[in-house]
Amino acid sequence: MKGSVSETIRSKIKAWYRKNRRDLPWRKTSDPYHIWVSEIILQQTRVSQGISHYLKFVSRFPDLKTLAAATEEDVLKTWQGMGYYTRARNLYKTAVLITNSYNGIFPGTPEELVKLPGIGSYTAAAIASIAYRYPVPTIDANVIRIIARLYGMQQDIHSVGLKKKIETLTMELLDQENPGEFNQAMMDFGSLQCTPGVPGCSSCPLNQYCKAHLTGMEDKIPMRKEKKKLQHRYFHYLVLTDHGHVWLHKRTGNDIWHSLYEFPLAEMPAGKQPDAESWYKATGISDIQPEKISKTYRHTLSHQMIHATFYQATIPPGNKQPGDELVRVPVQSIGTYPLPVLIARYLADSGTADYRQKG
DNA sequence: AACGCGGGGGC
DNA sequence: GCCCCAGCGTT
Repeated sequence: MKGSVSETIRSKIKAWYRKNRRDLPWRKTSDPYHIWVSEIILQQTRVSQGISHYLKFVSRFPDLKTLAAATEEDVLKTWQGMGYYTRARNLYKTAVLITNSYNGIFPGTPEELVKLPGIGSYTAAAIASIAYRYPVPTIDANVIRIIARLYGMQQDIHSVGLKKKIETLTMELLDQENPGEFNQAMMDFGSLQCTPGVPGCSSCPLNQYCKAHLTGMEDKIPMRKEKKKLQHRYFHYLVLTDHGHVWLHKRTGNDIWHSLYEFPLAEMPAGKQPDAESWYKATGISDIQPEKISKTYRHTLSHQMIHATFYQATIPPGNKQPGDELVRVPVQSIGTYPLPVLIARYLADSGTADYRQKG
């Protein structure tokens, strides 16, 4: 609409973007594969953190075909250090699915895209608008922050009501000529100008339209519920070696680090030490006597803190081998398995530089 | 609607 | 320390 507030805000954001646009690797292309990979990486991940991972990922898997022909292990290994590993497993799943059932072509509408594993409403809108110029607004943390501040919305950031209002307003605000470019303008504006915490209101081209700023509420919007405080967990790892080999265990289930590898684990309550019975449960071997105990490593996740201690041991003479759930790997090959950062950190400290993650 | 899922960087 | 990030899937 000409002359409307939306029209004014849109043109000011576009002008701001022409001056302040970030030069990012995935902005050199409109290839759906590259847009998709970048959007998955950027889910809950800052651009500054995502860039190097993106370059590494597309260098290892330059196109959909290469990714689909890899193994899940390869993909997880390349993903190592990024967290939220379900993203990597879904990325692989979707690559195989598109190759086998979509003739190797990404769908071009949000309705179709959102059916794919790991693609929700935000990512579907991002791919459709950026790769296919489909007119749909992306609604991410940046956009929510901008709109909630502009209109002084005081609902919780995750409430359905807020989301609905923002959908309506961003549809109206969207630039129909080049929706993908405008969506990216909004996101740059959110992360560089309308920042969390203390935003740059004094230099903001929208400050005279922004209800949050005009009422001194910019540091209180958007609102979000208090987080639960984090849980503490105590992991005791058995580094069981013999003849240059060590045993690893692949994590499964509804827990952290799904599909990543670690040492046989005894998780104990606070203050309790593992005994021979604990190690038996973890390995199927009785009479294990650790010879050396590491310092305790603390590793913080968003929602829990891991306290990890590593116990070095060898298999007692004449004892049987561990059960099938453990894999026996040459010590120098540990680095080829996808590992939680905590484990990689211990390995680096324990003296073999090869264990260190490579950027 | 609520929860679980990583890791890093800014303050 | 605490906060939050180009969210998604499950329950």
